[in-house]
Amino acid sequence: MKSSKKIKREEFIRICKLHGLKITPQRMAIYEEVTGSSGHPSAEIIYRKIKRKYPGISFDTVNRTLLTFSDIGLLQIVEGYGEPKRFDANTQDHHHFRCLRCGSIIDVYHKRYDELEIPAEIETHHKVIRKRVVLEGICKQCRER
Amino acid sequence: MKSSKKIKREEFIRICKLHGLKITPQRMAIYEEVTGSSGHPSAEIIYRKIKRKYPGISFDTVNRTLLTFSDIGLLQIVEGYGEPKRFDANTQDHHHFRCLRCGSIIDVYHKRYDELEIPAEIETHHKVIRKRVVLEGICKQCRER
DNA sequence: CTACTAATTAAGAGTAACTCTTATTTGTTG
DNA sequence: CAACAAATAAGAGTTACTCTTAATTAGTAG
Repeated sequence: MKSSKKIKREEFIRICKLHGLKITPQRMAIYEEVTGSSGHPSAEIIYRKIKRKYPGISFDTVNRTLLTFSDIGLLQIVEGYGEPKRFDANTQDHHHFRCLRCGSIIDVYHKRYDELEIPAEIETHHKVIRKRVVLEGICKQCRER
Repeated sequence: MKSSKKIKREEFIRICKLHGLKITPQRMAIYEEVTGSSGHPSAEIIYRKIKRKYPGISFDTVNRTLLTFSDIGLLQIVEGYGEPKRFDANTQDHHHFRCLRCGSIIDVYHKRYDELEIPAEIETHHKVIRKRVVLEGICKQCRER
């Protein structure tokens, strides 16, 4: 276990250098916390956990660092985007493409997506009300800039 | 066009009565605005549009009404949930089940989901970086209450 | 048609979750 | 180890709700 932690640390340093980021103790701590924690924590939850070990750290640093990590692909932002709620009165079966830069949502109509089955291990435990495929990336307009 | 609007209005009244909701002019206006607008507006955007016709309406009423509509299935909340950002350091290919009541996210591993193709009309215009299936419903714990 | 009552609304205060600004500190490079 | 650009802490500011309260109103019982 000790050596796998060391390997993880070296990997982290490699990726940071690759992107020209400095290796700070704060970043190290946040990286270790977030890769070590299962679940899908918010910035606030990660901040509270890290604060036990590093009482001096600020929320802003945790949040900013998480966003940096998401920029360089060390983690992803999922399901909650910290953005206002978006409403959709389109009752037709459809899916979405979402631009990671400007946040615009484009409807996707694709029959194969409508026909997706629900995995048995989900269906037996939880009640599934709806299913949707979410594609994420950079939209045409943002690419042209 | 005039008659389809009238039919829509009657349908709206029917659904409201079905759920024991009073027919108020505010609700009517919000319903007409949200079903008439394409895109995936936030509460703020709908509020601004309605305010042109009904200058006296409050943001709170618009927001509350939209949430009510989502409760009774007239519309859905998508992509932005008005919740804190959620981070995921799991780099394996996986998907999510999200509880509409408590907000918990459960990982879903399902090979068929990993193999979904991207529709051509999306791929030609936009850059797709990732794709995910999002199942939504009520989780086991919330059902048991 | 009137009175009643519970639902609904407007207004404004309060809160959560960022997000930005500024002064200070710290990795990194030469 | 000196210089400097990057990163941090602290705290103010902003956005998007969310709640409280008093006033109003839709539905209905008479």
